[in-house]
Amino acid sequence: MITATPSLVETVYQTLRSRLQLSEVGVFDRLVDTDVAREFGTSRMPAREALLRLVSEGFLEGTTRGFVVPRLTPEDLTDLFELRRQLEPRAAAAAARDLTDEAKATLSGAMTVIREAHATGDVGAMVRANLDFRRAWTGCLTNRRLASAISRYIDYFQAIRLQTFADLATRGGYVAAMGDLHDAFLARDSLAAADRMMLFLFAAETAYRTALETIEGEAAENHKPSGRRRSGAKHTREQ
Amino acid sequence: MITATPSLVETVYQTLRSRLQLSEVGVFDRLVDTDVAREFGTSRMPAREALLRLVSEGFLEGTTRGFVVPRLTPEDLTDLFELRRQLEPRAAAAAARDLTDEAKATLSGAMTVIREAHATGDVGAMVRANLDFRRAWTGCLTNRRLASAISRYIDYFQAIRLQTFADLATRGGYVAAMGDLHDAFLARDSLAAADRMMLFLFAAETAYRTALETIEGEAAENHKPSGRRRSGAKHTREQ
DNA sequence: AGCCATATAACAGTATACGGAAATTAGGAT
DNA sequence: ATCCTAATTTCCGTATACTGTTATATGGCT
Repeated sequence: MITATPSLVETVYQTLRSRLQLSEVGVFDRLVDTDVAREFGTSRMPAREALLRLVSEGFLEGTTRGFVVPRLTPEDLTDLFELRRQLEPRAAAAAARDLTDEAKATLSGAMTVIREAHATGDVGAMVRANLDFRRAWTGCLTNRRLASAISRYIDYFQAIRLQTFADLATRGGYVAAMGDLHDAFLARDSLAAADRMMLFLFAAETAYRTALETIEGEAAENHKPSGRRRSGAKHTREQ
Repeated sequence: MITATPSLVETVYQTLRSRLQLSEVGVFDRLVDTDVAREFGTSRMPAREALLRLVSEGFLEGTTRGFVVPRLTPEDLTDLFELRRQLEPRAAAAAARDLTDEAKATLSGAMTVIREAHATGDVGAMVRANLDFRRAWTGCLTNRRLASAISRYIDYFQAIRLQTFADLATRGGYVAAMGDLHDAFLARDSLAAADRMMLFLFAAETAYRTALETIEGEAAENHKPSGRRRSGAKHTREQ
């Protein structure tokens, strides 16, 4: 309803953005503007502009050899979680206060999927349900800038999210903390929501920190075969 | 030291960004890519990409007839100040703790200029000194993401900043609150810095709110002459 | 004189083309 | 075999050209 014809840049941007959100682009993938352009059937410019926009928002990093997902350092984790602790507890409180019935249903649905996915080990479903969960409660925020800021800071972690769910014990703690948060939301208890969001964030930080160490360990191993990477295997799709 | 040759996009972007920060672009100016390109002696693409980047960061708004500075609604003010209250007090506390002697000197220098500018009514100098002040303390933050988030949220107000300084009484309160903040910084008193930053923010919010009403009032008057605007008078400079 | 239809111009979006820098690969010398 | 240098590829940055849409201006009608 905003525009009848969204521009090509917008289309490409949104698609890439959602791929990043769904962890479909790993830290070893290279996004090259010509490849993206070919995939979407456009010229280089729209693809390039979409990529540059993602760069300016911090979701990608421009290199001399294509665009890549930035690798988070431990310091990045510290900084980002300081920001999240600053924003999300209060936001959760506001969301709990203004939660709609529709959002409640979505939250519960997502929570069910998360529990199932935890049991079956379906990390892909887990990532998607996590996104639904987040969208449901941030959607109830009246402060849209706050909502988008929160979403942005969370999305910086999407590249390593899959690894976060690798360890079963860590994942269990994660799911439990989210269950507590879910209960607070359903009860529309602002104080509990704020508190449990804070707890959730501390749990998430340690989970990400261990995931980061795991990844760096793997990277040190993989570093043997002259650092070559399978480039764009995911993006160049022969239609 | 980062790159020997910053790209044209980068140059254009930085220049436009600092113009916006210095309130050199008003809400009635139109930025057109061809004009910008001509001014910087480049083709349309670098100018366009710089403008688009400013759009994606929220500093500009793309219309069918050039790029303009977005007009803030009262709701925008509410949202933005909610975010600022969330971030800046704690950031001020951290900055007070980690303040360098160099930053102290800059802060005091800026404060002196602000007081002088307040006395003489030189709003231009006031805007510049305000920027120096902000840069000094945010520069001491170890969390760079926090620093840039704060700067971004502040910069959304630059378009109406000049008007904020129009009313003498309001300006006096503003300068006084900033003086208190300055003292807390110099004493490296984190708690006082946090408290005074919060007070400063509430003072700033009311100042901006009155400024906004003033502008809207003027706009309602100006709306008579068929809405035509002097376009790009500031940007098309015959070299 | 004021209003509506048509023509014109301004401007964003997109496509294509070229140049240059960095990384990779190939080749030759030690 | 290993290192260094040269050729090549890859891919970004920039320039130019074209198209479609929207605002503005022009002219006729009431």
